[in-house]
Amino acid sequence: MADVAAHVGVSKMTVSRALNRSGSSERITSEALRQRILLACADMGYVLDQTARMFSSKRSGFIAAVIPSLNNSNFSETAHGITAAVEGSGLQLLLGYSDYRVENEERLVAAMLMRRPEGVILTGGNHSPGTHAMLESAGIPVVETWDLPAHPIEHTVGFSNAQATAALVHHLHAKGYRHIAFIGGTSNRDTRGADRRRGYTEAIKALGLPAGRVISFGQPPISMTQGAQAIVQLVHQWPDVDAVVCVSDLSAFGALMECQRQGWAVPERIAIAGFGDFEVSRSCHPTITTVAIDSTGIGRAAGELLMRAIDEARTGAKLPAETVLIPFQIMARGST
Amino acid sequence: MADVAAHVGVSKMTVSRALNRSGSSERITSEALRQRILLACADMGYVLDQTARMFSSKRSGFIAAVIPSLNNSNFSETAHGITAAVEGSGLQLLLGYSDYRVENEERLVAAMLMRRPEGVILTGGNHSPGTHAMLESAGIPVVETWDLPAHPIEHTVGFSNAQATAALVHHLHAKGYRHIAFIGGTSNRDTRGADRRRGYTEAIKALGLPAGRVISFGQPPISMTQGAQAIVQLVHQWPDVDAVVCVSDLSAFGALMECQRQGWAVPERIAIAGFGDFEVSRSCHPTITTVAIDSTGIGRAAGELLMRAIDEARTGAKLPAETVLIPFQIMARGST
DNA sequence: CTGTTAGCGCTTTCAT
DNA sequence: ATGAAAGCGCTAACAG
Repeated sequence: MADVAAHVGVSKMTVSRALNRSGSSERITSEALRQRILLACADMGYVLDQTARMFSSKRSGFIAAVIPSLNNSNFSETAHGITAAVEGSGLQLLLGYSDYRVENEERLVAAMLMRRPEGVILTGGNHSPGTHAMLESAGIPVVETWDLPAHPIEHTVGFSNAQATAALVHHLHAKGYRHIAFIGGTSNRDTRGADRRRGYTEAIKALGLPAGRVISFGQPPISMTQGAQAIVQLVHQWPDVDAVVCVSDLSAFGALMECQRQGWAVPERIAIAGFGDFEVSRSCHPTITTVAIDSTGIGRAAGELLMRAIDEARTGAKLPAETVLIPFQIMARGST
Repeated sequence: MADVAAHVGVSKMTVSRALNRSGSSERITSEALRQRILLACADMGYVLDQTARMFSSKRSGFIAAVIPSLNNSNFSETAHGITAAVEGSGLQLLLGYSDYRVENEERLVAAMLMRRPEGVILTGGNHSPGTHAMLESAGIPVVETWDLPAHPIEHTVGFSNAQATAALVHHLHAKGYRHIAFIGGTSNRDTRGADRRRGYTEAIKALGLPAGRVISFGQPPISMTQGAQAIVQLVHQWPDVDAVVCVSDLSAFGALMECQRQGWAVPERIAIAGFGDFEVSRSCHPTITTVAIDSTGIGRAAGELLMRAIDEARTGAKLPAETVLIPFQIMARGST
């Protein structure tokens, strides 16, 4: 920075200010000078050292987010949304993936907290006591997403997975289906998956339909292949089944393709519904009925909320806990 | 730290060393003293400030990686591979996505370089002059992936997209197909896509097959929907086409599903091949012939190579430029 | 609007 | 094995 300053013929401080024009309180006389400085930086290949900057200013410029998985999921869209929201604010996203395990989440949070993030975004409302404790003592804003926890840590951006799945069951019921099954994962690793199963079970009971038709297959996230295996098991175990709700579009798609291989007409022999509105559900044949969630919107809302909370924290205030409800929508398609 | 030192009756330096026992070169006289120091830290609620530590030691503990996209791509698997490779080394991955644009990549690299990463992993071999300049002056190890650039910046972990696509064309030729088309994106934004098209074109020429059957459709990455639209256009424009190579499995799948809607038998009326071996290609019906790449392996290899380079750099040495060749494999399946 | 002066909390380096 | 001194590169605070 001193070299650049000398090269332009100003002080280090002026360069520093030119590089931090974002804070409207600070300004350089002429935009022309700023441009000269920026040009000199580019010419000399100089880039601001955030490490020193963060050390000096006591602000890391980081936000941390933990998502279950990067692959084949809506969570990468949520990550995109967060990135889009914080874009231009000077905040950088530190992303971690927990592989659907709270233990991993705790490890990740511990590692990320060492980087002194200014805020944290978590997926779901189920976290280890250790995670709770660390977040508590970190004293930074926290947003939980993709869920509506009964006892949120602080802020929430999400929807009720149980309610959304129940709505899907009601849709199937309205279409005339009466023997409705559910395909999901075995463990309670994936709490959103467990919530969806609960929503299914409660709706079945409320409608007075025959219960118990639940296939639990493999560790979440359930793959297409596992969906295919599950539906075979399902049809053999309960031959009267006429519709199935899958925990996600991935398993729904796998099930659909398996039905085609088996020669089971969809939706005539069996109707299939998914969750998440993945592109594959819109593109396949027949198209798959599913629950559409604005995944990117969750990220955007979480990012914006977190930024407001961080801004408040900077002024010494504290943003009261907020809950942003994300709407879901039943996409009725060819598979039902 | 000074307070703790005073409390224990030693110097700051001794406390610092006690807290950094990891480096075997430094040791405290007695383990007893170390324990007293650790106890004092706990008593006084003192925790090491990683921010200052990072700043002082000139080691950020970061590596930066830029991938084109997080969604529906193999690149998220590569990111996983990188994470797995650096796990436990104390290195954190800073991930950015360029959305397949070199301008975005340049912006990202600039932003990430501010965090003083100890190494950088890039996707592809095509970067803006600005990116080259910044990386050059940063003086940190660089690994390019998913490609074999003619003039790599430094290290490379990848394969030839052109060669892999050519192999796919030869596979189709061996199967008896003679009117082979290509579906890809319009722009040259996605250089891997352009390489695949080039591999197709060269193979067609080498085999003496009728050329010109290329549909360019939309901005990369081409979606399932665009694949569906493209194949309709293709069949109308060149009714004699009997096989098509798609730039990725996404468009191949979209094309396959559209064929089912149109009543065009696959592979009898038209054969379809993709690229990337996405899960959908293994699960759909018929299954899709494709090129399998060990996406996670690319990330793992890139991460390991980068770590070796970083270790070398720390000792003042410089790892000679390496190229790791990642094999590809033609997965012959039902769609051809 | 711009410059000067002090550090931020730690580690490096060099003594001892 | 331990300590003292000297910064790392930047920004806060204040002065001009």
